[in-house]
Amino acid sequence: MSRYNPKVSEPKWQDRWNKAESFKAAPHGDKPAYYVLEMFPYPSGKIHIGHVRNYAMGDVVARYKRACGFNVLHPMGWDAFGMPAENAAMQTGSHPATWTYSNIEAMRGQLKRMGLAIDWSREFATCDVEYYRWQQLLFLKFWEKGFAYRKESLVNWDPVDMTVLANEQVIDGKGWRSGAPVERRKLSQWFLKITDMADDLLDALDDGRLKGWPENVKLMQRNWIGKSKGLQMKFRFADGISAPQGFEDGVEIYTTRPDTLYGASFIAISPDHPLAAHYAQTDEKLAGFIGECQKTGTSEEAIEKAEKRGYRLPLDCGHPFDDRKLPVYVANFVLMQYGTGAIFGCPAHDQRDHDFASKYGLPIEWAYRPDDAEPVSDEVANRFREKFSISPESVLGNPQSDDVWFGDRQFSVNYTPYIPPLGPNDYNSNHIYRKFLGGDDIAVHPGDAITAAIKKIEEMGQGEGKTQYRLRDWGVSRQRYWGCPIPAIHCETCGVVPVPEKDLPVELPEVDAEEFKTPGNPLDRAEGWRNVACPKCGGPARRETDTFDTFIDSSWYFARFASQPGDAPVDKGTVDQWLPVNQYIGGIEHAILHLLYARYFSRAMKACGYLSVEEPFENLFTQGMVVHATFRDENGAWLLPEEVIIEKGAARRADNGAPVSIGPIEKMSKSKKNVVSPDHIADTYGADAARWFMLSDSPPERDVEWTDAGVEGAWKLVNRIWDACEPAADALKAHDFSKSPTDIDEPGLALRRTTHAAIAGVTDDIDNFRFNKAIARIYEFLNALKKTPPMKKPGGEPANGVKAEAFAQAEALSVLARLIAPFTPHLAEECWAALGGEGLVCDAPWPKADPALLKQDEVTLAVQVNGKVRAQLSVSADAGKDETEKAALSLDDVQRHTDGKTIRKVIVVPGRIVNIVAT
RNA sequence: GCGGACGUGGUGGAAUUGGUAGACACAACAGACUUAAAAUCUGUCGAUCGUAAGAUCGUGCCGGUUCAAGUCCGGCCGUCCGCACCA
Repeated sequence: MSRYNPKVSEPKWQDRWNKAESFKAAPHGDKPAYYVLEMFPYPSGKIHIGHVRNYAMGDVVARYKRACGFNVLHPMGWDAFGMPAENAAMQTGSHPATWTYSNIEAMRGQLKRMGLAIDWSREFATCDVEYYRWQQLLFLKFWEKGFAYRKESLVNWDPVDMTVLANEQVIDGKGWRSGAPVERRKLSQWFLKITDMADDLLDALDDGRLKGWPENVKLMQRNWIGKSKGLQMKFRFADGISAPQGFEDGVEIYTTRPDTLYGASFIAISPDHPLAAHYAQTDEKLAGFIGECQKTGTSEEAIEKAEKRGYRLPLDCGHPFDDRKLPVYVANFVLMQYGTGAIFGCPAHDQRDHDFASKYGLPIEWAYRPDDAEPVSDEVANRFREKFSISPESVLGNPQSDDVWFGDRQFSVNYTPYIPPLGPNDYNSNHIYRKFLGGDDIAVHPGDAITAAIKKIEEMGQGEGKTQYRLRDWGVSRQRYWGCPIPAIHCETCGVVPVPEKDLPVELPEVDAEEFKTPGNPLDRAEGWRNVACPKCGGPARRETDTFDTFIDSSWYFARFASQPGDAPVDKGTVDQWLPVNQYIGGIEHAILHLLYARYFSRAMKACGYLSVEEPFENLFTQGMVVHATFRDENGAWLLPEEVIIEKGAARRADNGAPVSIGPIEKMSKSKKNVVSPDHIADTYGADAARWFMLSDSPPERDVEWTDAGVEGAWKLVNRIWDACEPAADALKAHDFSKSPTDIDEPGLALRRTTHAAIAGVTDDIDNFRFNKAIARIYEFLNALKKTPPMKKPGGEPANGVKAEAFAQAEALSVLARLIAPFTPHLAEECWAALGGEGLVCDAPWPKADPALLKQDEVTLAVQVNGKVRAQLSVSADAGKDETEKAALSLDDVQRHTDGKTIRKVIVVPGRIVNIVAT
């Protein structure tokens, strides 16, 4: 008996697949197309086991779909532009291109060792000129269509990376890569008008276009887009106020709660508001205040600690409905980026406004004042108390007014917009919701009050209903070298001019590696490249030195994988045949940024006639991470798992035996060194064992902890499968399986049933992305297979010339080889070949379960007495209720438990259970 | 604060969507083989009581619906994730 040797087998089969071009996506023929894609990697240096998990999942899908008769596209490439390459250049002095391409080289080799069914002929890196030149063309088209524009804007400036960050790249007020606190600066930037598509991006989440996406991702995108309906209105200045020039109209605010207008007590504008800037010119104290506000971090912590602070402007606004005067403040909590950068404060209905009003002694008035309120009944009051957990001691009713209040939190019944209402009959709505806006406008529900308020303001000509989005336009300028140059030229006379299409690509200039040691953008200093003639007037001009955000690179790569013509970004006919991606797989960390941008890009490309789909990813799967314990030596230095030996729960260094402390289990990261190299695993156990382990046990969407024991278990399985196939091989080869037996004996039939149940189960599990369960089923199948007597050389001659048991066993092994093929492809090929299978197993059709063999003749039911299982009952699968009931009642165990009792009821659920109710 | 997900043996996790809780695997323990170890194979493996047959309890906690609840409903507790001075 020979031992399975992955070191020999794996390269051998990879070579065969390669020579046969097994995984090259065919030009479209009669087979249906299936496009499976994993988010392409950033070439950071080395593949780690987390990548392996990601790509193994895609590979299962790719191989499975291929076996099912699809023409599968499963490509791979590199998201190759970005900061780390420049950081490496800074530290090591090697050029970003050199660094990137050598990483790609190394990582490609590592991926190939994993035996992935990838069409490598389509591979590219986003830093290839042949890719980014078409990205530049796309941008020109977008610009032409008005999707791209330039504007002066406050930007998030990362002082360490010396670049602008998109809002999405600022996490807790810090740069997503550098971790440095972000500053605010004003710069002229390129933007893509993603907000124009906000409605469609939002609608598609709900109208079924993304039914193949996980709910949590859709929810995150929904929140991110943040659509809200409200009122945009002007608060005119009060009589006697002389408005500054240019601001005569008053202060424009946005609110989603116009129903609280009666409670308005002040106006607050953002420190970044033009009106604030106007006064700051002449008011040094204000200028100082604004400066301080801008310094305040935007981190969670800073926000929580930050006091509500305001600076009183010499301005008052008039209330639209009565003669109140509202003071105007510059307030540190008002954001310029949202709405109009100004609000009205309603302290009675908003905690934040309340804080502010309390501090500055501003009036606090309820927006809903019941002129005709009656005290609510005790019963209603009790319902409210119960519903909102308000302590019973809380006062009901307010002696000073007829208003009705609850508890020390000063909730009022009139506060209902923030309290979900009870049923319509729980209270007298007329006294909960007061007359609103006077006259005949009786607002019964908060929604009606909002509508009424908007109507009123519109009639008064002071504003209009408006929808706001939290989503802002996508700033795509980056002041970096290692990115796709933005194809624009700045001319002194013509302004910003697009680079003519014929002059594309705008290639990155050669820059000495030493240049990267100077902070800032090397492109700014590349005089020869930067200074050009204006394409319009021929006068002196300079190139745009910003490069694109790398999220642009990853927003259309999937289309380029599908179609790579030499004269266009994509060929529409070809790309339409493949898109949308049928199955996209990647990490949850891309739930918002990448996936939203790619959705936007598809829409923009569609508008420019490049594609026909607006949703690029039909089904999305977000897989969990691979996590691992962390290790540190006595000096606190991180250690690689390979450098540590664990015995009886204690860890020590492999080289000198010094003690090692075991830290928490965390996401694998380079800095904490808790990474596992797939090379090391492939050397010891083979790629198949690594793939198998990554897919077993944990559900794919959940995190999985890498353990040595786990991969050893997988390695054992590889050998168990080989041990099942190899000894049977010779015997099976000698047998004629072209005929199936007409009569089959019981052991043979039992095995066939098991085999076909395994086919049905594994197929269903793969279809539903339950790889861990598919693997459990393969184990069950293998265990059952091993329990049947080992194959003997075919002897004895049944009537039709085929020995039944041999047939069943041959079928089982042949099925086994095909079922494991998506998971452990090399082992599957080796088994397939040993068993005398035709061609390569990766070309073999997926086995089909025979429905006749899935049907059970006899089923075992649990028999309960009063809900407790007391006996097992075997009945034929089509036994009637009466028959089953009778059989159940006659069981000894049942009689024992019903003895002396009266049988009240018998519930029979055919195929499931019998429950006898006896008292 | 707002929104969402989840809570099952020593561990990772199953449970046909209301029908035998703990599939499958890891770890552990015992046995076989071996001079020995490794590998392999066989068995045990939720808790308590019992020699056993068996009984009782058991899916974060409390309560409810049902012949039947891990699953459904109400209320707590806890963990994780997303968003957040968003007006």
